[in-house]
Amino acid sequence: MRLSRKAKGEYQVEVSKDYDPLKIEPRWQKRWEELGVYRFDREDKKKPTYVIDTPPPYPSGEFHMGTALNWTYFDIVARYKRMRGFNVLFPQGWDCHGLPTEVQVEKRYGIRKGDLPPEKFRKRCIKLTEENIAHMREEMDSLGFSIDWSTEYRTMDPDYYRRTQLSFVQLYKRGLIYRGEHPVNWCPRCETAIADAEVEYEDREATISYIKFKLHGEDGYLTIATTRPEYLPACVVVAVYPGDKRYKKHVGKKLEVPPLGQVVGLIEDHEVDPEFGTGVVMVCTFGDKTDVRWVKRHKLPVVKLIDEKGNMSEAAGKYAGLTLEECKRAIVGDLRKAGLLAKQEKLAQSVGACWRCETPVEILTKPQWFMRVLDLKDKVIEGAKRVRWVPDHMRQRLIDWAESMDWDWVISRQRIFATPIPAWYCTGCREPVVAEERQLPVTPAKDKPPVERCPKCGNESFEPERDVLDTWMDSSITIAVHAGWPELDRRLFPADLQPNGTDIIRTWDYYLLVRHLALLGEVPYRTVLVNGMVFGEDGRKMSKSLGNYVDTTMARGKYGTDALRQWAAIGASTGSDIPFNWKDVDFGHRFMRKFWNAARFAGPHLNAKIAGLGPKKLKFRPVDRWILSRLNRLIEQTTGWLEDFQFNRALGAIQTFVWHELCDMYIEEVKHRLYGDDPTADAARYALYHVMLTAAKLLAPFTPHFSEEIYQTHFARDHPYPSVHVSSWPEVNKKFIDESAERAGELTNLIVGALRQFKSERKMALSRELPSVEIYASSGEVAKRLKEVGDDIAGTMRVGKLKIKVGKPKLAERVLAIEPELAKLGPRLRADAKLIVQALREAKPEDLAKRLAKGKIKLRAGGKRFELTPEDVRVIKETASAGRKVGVIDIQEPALTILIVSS
RNA sequence: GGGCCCGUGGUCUAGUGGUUAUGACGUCGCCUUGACAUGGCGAAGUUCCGGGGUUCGAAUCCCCGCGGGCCCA
Repeated sequence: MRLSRKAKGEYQVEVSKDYDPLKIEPRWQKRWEELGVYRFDREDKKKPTYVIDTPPPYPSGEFHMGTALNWTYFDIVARYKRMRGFNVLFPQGWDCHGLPTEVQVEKRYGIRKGDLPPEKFRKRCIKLTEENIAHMREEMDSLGFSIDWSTEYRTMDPDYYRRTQLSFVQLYKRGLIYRGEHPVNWCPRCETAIADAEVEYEDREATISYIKFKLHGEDGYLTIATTRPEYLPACVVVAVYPGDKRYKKHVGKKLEVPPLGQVVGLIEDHEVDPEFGTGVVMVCTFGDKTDVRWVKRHKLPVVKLIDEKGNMSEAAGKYAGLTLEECKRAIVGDLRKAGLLAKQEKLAQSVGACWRCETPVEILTKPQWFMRVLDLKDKVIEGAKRVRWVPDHMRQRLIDWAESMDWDWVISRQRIFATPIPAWYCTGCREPVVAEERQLPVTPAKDKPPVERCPKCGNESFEPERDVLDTWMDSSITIAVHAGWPELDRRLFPADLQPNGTDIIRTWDYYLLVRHLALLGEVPYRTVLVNGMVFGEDGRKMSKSLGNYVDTTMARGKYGTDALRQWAAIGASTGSDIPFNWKDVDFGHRFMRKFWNAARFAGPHLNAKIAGLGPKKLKFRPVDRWILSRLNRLIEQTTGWLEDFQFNRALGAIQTFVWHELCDMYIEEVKHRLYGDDPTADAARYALYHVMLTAAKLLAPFTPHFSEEIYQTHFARDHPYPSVHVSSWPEVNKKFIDESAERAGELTNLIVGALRQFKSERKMALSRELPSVEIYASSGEVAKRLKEVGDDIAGTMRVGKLKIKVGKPKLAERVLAIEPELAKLGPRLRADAKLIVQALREAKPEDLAKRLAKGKIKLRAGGKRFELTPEDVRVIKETASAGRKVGVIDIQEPALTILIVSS
């Protein structure tokens, strides 16, 4: 862009022919950061606040397209709300702790977690995390997200995990966190407990074995079916469905469990599926979650069969030390030898696996820390009902999840890179001692407990808790942390918006809700905005192994981030899954180019003085009133849709307006006025100024860089705002909404369109002049409206003389020629076809047409007789009115006839 | 096995009771209109997965079936 002063105080703007996003976008990103347009102003107590609690991403180092979709939604909202006058808090955090980073560190250095002292291992994790964050930050800036980096937080920083520990201490004091020994999901590879939310189910093919259990003290066997024979040594009871006729007589008897031969009872339980296998099931500690319920319900003993690495314990007898898989093979082999393996079948089964390493989870009991979430179930569900969900049906997902909870949340992990649990144990009586609030943050391995003696037994020696907290304990208090908790700034709590993907409703939305309810007794967010998952172009889930993976750097590399953001906004309705689509990205770019060129055309006419004139001082033509009315409706619609988070509809409406109403119609319809000395030219300039500025503003949340470039190139010199993003959102001016103007505009467009089609059909250049056109209206009222827009039509379509009349034109049809359809006649008549052609040429066309109208024509040619049907020929006619050759266009609604007089 | 969502021209997609059913991509024809040929104008193409029902009226509501997706067990 270059500005140079022209005479008379007007600007001549030299604008490049094409819009180059790859050059322009980084420039604005840098400028916005300098201007601080994204800063949340903590000192400002006047403006209303708008708080977006963004889910802190895991710093894996890669920015996924799904995350880009996520953040685009947040960013559209943030930018829109800023323009609406809100003091917007759009923070950015990093959910640093957890297994994936440990796994990455283990891989990078070729070690396991126990190979290094914890502090050293932790340092390597921090280093890797910092590298990853740096990459991702850069990418987020390139994607144009209006994040306020002054609010950046990292859950691994002492100032953050101090609060995580504080929340632990407070909930412990209130009895909502407790230490207990319950079965938990256990990943043998990662050697840690994991929560239900971290277990993912995969379909696998399993083998089901039918195994004979001898009746104790009598002859005969019962056959049980199991997919996990390695658990036989931990079988504590056998169960059947109550009243199952096959087994009724055996209930209460004893059975011998192979291969170790322990003797167990046979009981009835309603959870046994009589259809599965033989209807007899062995209960082991613990093969799956049902076993856990059975053990509890029937007060059964627990055999600790598996150790923390997933190997068989001493309880497995001669199988001790084997891995699960080895044990399975050994036991099946032994059973087969002993004749106790009745048969084996294949079975499709879904297996719970660790979300991070895909190792199948086992169920172990070990002392762990738990949060009492089951007690909060009703409050969570009630809270979820009060929140606004976009789309609405997502609420049900959270309710279903909360209702399905059957274990308390295990919050301790046997890992290293995480928030330390602020607790110690008395070496005498094992009583846990939890840190005092004033001590925090603490690292128990280095710091001292808050008491000198055990409050229970008086012992003076303690050992630190070495377990750490589930990473969800860190991230589930972000909303309180943004609001300054423990001193809560009520302007920032609850958050206005809680946006995230469908996949983390059960984790992120749930944990936020349950933790803030426990801690503060309040629902922490007002609205949850849910986005769908991003699929590859082939409609399948995007993944590197499927080869349909596109990363964000690639996706924005072609046309910049504004084009990509348009795909994100318009690719699907809010909450629906969305396939990545290069065509949408291309279209986004073409749209900006279109707008860019329209602005380039309008540039010399964009004059603030004219734009500032009162409408009364201008001579508006109907098309001006039409576009201004349409513009104000667009503001109304776009605003409503943004309030409802319907991004696809908002952007779609703007695109359609700009491309089809502004560019295709309006600009074409005012060119003739702008080029001459038309006294109404300033009215068109007024409309162009307001329409283009407003459209650029409406687009600002979607295409921030493009809108800024348009604003800076054409409008900034007249306005006090240093950036379009701190300008005000367009207001609807109801005075401009005018139905009769819209009807007049539509009538103009209708006739312009019809004349364009007429020219197109006759292969005429659009610029070709039409010397004389007559429009016949069916009523005086339509004729009156036509007269109002006559000059616009004539000017746009280059009509020399335009006459408007009431009534119907007198039309006469003249047959010019009857031509043979040789495609039909040729195959039928062969060589004789030539004779027909000759005969048709010689006959009088009018006569032939009359005879044809009655049916068939009989012809004599070259001494032969022929008969022709209407299908065999084409009648070439021309229409005439008052002796002049005319083209005719009939329009149904409103009833019009247009005559294009050509001679 | 449960919950939720979806099934619209060749492809993707908007649209939750009344529209000539939206738009994009693709296809075809035409046009250098003084912003844009990386453009413009125009055309063809679907009757809304199948069946039944409610209604004056259904792509839109209800039921059944078929197909797909997501989440969970």
